[in-house]
Amino acid sequence: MPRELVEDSEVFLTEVCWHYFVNEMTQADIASKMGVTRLRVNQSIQRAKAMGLVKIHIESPFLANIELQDSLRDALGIGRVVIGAADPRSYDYHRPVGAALAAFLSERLRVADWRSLGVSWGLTLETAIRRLQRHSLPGLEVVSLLGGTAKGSTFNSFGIVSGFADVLGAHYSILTAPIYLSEGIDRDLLLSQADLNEHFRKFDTLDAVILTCSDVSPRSFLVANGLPKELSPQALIGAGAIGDVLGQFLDRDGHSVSKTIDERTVGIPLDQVAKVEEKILAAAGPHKVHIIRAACLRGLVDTLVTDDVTARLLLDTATQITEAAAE
Amino acid sequence: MPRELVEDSEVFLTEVCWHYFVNEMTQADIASKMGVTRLRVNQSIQRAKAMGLVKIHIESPFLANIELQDSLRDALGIGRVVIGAADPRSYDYHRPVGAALAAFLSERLRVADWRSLGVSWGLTLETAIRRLQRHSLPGLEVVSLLGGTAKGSTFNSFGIVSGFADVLGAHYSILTAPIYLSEGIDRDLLLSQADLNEHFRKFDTLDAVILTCSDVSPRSFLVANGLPKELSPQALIGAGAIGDVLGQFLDRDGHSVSKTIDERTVGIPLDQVAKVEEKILAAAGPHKVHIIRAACLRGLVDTLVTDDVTARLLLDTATQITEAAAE
DNA sequence: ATGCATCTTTTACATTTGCATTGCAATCCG
DNA sequence: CGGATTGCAATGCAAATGTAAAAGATGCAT
Repeated sequence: MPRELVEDSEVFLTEVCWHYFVNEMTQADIASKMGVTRLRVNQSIQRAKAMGLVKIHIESPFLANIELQDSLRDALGIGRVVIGAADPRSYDYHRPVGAALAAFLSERLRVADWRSLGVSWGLTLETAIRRLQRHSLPGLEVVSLLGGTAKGSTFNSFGIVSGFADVLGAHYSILTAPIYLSEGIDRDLLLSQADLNEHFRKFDTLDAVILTCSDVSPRSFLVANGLPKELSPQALIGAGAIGDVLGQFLDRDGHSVSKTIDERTVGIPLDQVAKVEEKILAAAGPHKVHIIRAACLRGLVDTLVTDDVTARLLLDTATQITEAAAE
Repeated sequence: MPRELVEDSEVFLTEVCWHYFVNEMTQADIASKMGVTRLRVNQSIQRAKAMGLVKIHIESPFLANIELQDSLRDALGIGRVVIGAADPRSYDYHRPVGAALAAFLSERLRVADWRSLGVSWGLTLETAIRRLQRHSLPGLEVVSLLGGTAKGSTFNSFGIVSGFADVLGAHYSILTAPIYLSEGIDRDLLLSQADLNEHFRKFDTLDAVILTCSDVSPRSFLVANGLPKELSPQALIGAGAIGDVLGQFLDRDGHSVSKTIDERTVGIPLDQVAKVEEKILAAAGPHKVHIIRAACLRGLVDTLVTDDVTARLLLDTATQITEAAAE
C-alpha cells in the first residue's frame, strides 16, 4: 500500500482554522481531535494565513493617524492620504500598505461605481489581494496597465490582475505582451494586433487606477529582473532617474527621463494615466520617498496609500523644501 | 488635575490591533512602543475581538461538512443546510452558528437583492453581527419581527435590529412595544396606533427573515425573563410546548400550543412567516433539536444554519422516526 | 491626616505557541 | 541488497500569551 497522503487540502485547512479562530480551541486540542500532529495544525494555520484563506479585518484602521494624513495631504497637494501603521523594528513595507490598501478599497468600492479599474503590479498589491474581502462586482473589469515579465511569480502583472478580479468577483483583461519591447520592433506595428489594440482602447475608459512605484536599485524587481539587457540601472541613474511608475522612469521633478525607454514600454503612457478620474498610489519604504514625491508632482496621484514611517519621511523632506523656498 | 483617563478609545484599540494582526508584533513590543503595560495590550486585543472590531473571516467555512449538510437537508425536507463546526469539549452553541450565519449572509447578500429583511433576536444573532463584514446596502431595511423585552441588553430585539442595520449599512424599523401584551389590552386597539400599524404593514413585503428559536427551559432567555407573570413554563410544557419561534410556542409537530398566547404576542404571526420567500433559521444546541424540527415541520425554514453536533442529533432522531414509520 | 474602597500597575506563573532537533520508516537508486 | 534520501512524527525548549494575585495609587469620607 502506498503511503497515505495526508490531506492538506483546503477542506482540512478550513476545518482547522474554523476550530482555531471561531471556537478558539488550542492547537493541541485540534490536533488530537483531528488525529494529526500539533506541528501540522500549527503549519496549517500559518499556511492558511499566508494563502489568504483567513482574513483578519480591522474596522476603520486608519483612524489613528488622522493628523499625519491631513498634513501630508496638504504637503503633497493631493486629494487624500491613507496611512497604515508599520512596525519600525522589523520593517516590512508591503504588509501595512497592502492591508491599508485593502481596507481603503473595501470602503471605496462600497460607494464608488467603477466599471473599469486599471492595476499595476508588485508585492504590495499581492498583499492587498490576500487581505481583501471577497466582493461581487460582475459589472467591473480589472484591466492590466502594462505587460508582464517572463520571470516573477504571483506578483507578476498577470497574477495581480487575475487575483484582483477573482477576489472582487469581476472580469479581467490582461496585456499579453512583455513590459519592454525588444529593440528594433515597431511599436505601432505591434499595437495594431487585434487583441492588443482592443486592450489599449480600454485605457480610454478607466474609472480608476491602482499604481505602484519603485526606486532604481536592486531592491526593485523591475530593475533586478525586468529591464532589457541593453538598459543598465547605471545609465538610468546617470540620466537622473530616481524610480519608475508602470515601468516608466522619472526624475526628481516627475519628468520622464527618456522618451526612448517610455516608448518601448508596453502599457498605458503616464500622460494618459494623469487623465484618469481616480488615481491611487500604494507604496511605502524609505527608498521610495523620492519616487512617491515625483509621482505626485507628475499628477499621477489622487490618493496615496502608505505607512506612517514613509509618511513622516515624506513630510520631513516636504517641509524642508518649503522652508528652503521661503528663504 | 483629574487623573488622566487612559485612552481605551477605539483609536487606541485600532492601533494595537493593527500592530498585532497586520505587523504581527508581539504584545510586549506593542506595549513598550505605545507606552502601556503588556496587560493592557492583551486586554485591548481581547476587547477588540469581543466588540467585533477585528473580524476574522474564513473563506468558505462550511465545505467541511458537505455530506452532513446534504443528508440533513434531505432528512428535514428543507432547501439548504449550513453547518459550522463546533468544539465538542467546551460547547458554546452561539459561536459556531453565529459565525456560520455571518459567512452565509455575506455570500447570500452578494447575489440576493433583498429590500426588506426581518430579524428575530437572541445571542446567536448578536454573535453573527460581531462576525459580519461591513456592507453598504442603503436600499435594504432591517425590520424587527417582534417586540422587545424590558430586560436584556444588546441581544434585545432593538439591539439586534440596529446592529444588523449598522453593519449592513441599511435602514431599520423597530417595533416599539413589548413582546407580550398585558392582560386585558385590546390587541386590535393597540395595533391601530399609527406607528405600530405602519410597522405591521412591512411584514407583507418581507423578502427574507432570520429566525431563531428556544426550548422551554431556564436556558431560554424568553422563559427566564420575558414571559408574562401569569404564564408559567410549567403550564406551557403541560400544554405540549417544546419551544418557541418569535415568542410563539410550538408542540412536537410544529402546531401552535395556544392561540391565546399567540394573540398576545406583538410581532409577525407564524402563518405569515411561512409565506415569506426566504426563511433562515439559525439555532444550535442539543436542547434545541426538537424545536428546530418543529419549526421545519411548520414550514418556517428554508435554510437551517446550525453546527455539526446539532446536525448529527437532528439526523439521528430523523432516521429513527423514519425507521419507526417503516416498520 | 487617617482609614477605607476602588482602581491600576506590577509581578508571578501556567499554558500555549513557534520552531529546531532527533529519530524512524518508507522510498529511491545503484 | 544496502546505503542514501526523503517526509513525517516525536520530543524538547524558548518565546509569547493569558490569568490571577499582590502591591501600589488615588479619591473620598471621616
